[in-house]
Amino acid sequence: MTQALYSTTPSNAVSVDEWAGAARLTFRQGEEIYAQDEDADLIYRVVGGAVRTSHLLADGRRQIGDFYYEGDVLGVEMGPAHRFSAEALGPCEVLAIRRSGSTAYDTGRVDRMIWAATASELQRTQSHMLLLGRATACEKVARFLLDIADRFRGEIVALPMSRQDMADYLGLTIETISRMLGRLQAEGFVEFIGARKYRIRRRGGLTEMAAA
Amino acid sequence: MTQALYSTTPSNAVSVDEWAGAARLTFRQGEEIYAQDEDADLIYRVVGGAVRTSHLLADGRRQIGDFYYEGDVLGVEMGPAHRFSAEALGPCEVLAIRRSGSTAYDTGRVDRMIWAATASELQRTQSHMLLLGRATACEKVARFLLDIADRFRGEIVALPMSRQDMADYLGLTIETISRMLGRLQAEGFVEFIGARKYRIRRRGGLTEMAAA
DNA sequence: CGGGGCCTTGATGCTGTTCAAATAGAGTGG
DNA sequence: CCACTCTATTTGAACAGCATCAAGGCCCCG
Repeated sequence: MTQALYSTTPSNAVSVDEWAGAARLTFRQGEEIYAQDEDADLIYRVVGGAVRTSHLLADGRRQIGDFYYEGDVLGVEMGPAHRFSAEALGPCEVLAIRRSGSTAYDTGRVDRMIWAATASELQRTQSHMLLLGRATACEKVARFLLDIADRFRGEIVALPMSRQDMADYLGLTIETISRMLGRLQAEGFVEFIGARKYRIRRRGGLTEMAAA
Repeated sequence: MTQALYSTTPSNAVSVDEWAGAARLTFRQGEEIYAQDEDADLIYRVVGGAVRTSHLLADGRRQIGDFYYEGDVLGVEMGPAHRFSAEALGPCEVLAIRRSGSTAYDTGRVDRMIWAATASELQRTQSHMLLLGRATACEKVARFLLDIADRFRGEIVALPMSRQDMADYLGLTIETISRMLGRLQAEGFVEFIGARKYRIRRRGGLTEMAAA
């Protein structure tokens, strides 16, 4: 529902002026946009491709914070440093502006944008928390497929992230992800075209599985 | 660290004027302060006791969003309705003000407070997400004990919530909670005085277990 | 057409759950 | 203050779901 705010080809007419003087940056697959613990003086807006934010623990365990697509704003932090790092999921283009270095004229607008981004971030993080806390592997995967499909309007949905990314987002292993995808397909809820494209077959049933 | 902003006996001098005209409400153990899906036109500040927010799923599974203590603000929502309900953990007193019904004079201050509350909420939710996603039962419980202890300065820490509340906060069962508490005590990290009071014995070791 | 990463599939094991029962603790009335 | 009761917590044993370990297959791209 909330996700419907974003589409693959968003109308850039809304809230784009704040980004007028922004630097345009391009990244390749896997390249780091900002690092964990790095100073958070820039905020970013995805204009092409997709981005993941991730938090790495000392022993190598990784938690994906969220995935960001065209039109999404990321990198807004409360504290002075980024708690997550951000990497390009594929070839990717972003705009970057300074958080508090805007002109007097722009300050109000940028602040409003930061507020909106923070609010959206909180909502998404709360949903993610609910998913991680009390959902079975199958429910997690079902909800994930629905969420992605809701963002990318269209019959066929492309997954921009790897199985490992999905696993680290849902708190599972790649093997479990693979098995659950297989099961959902076997039961006729979704149909995969290769490993990275799928089509939803029975949305009702899938929603029921997701049960959140 | 962030938790240190709040203490059991906070200086009410800071940011208390926004609450000057607030209604003072009292609740008993288990009483509902606001309901899931209820209109979110009020925001609350705990002045005594403790509060939990929880989200209930259709099949009865429950996820605790967070625990709020003296000085904490809760009930701030982005959308029109509360996504979680709030209940008193014990005898409890809160202040309530209208989100956007303040006088022109107060509007700025209330807005700033809402912003601060949202920011703090996001940070805590992100931490909670990390805990739920990739931590073992033992790590979850260890971190929980440390977090609570950091809020309630003092040798002996009292747990205002039940084992079920802890379980629903950490995404575990009460049996697992009980076993992990037992293990941590057996290994000398903490010492329990009854079921609801404890003392940290080896903070270093506990922090190491928490590993986040 | 071949190489190499990504993904799937299978067998086995461990962590945390479930079910069941005992024990401790808090509140109540005598 | 004590006995009683009701609930919360602990403990034990069996089970299940997901992880781990180990191959094998697919697909993308040179």
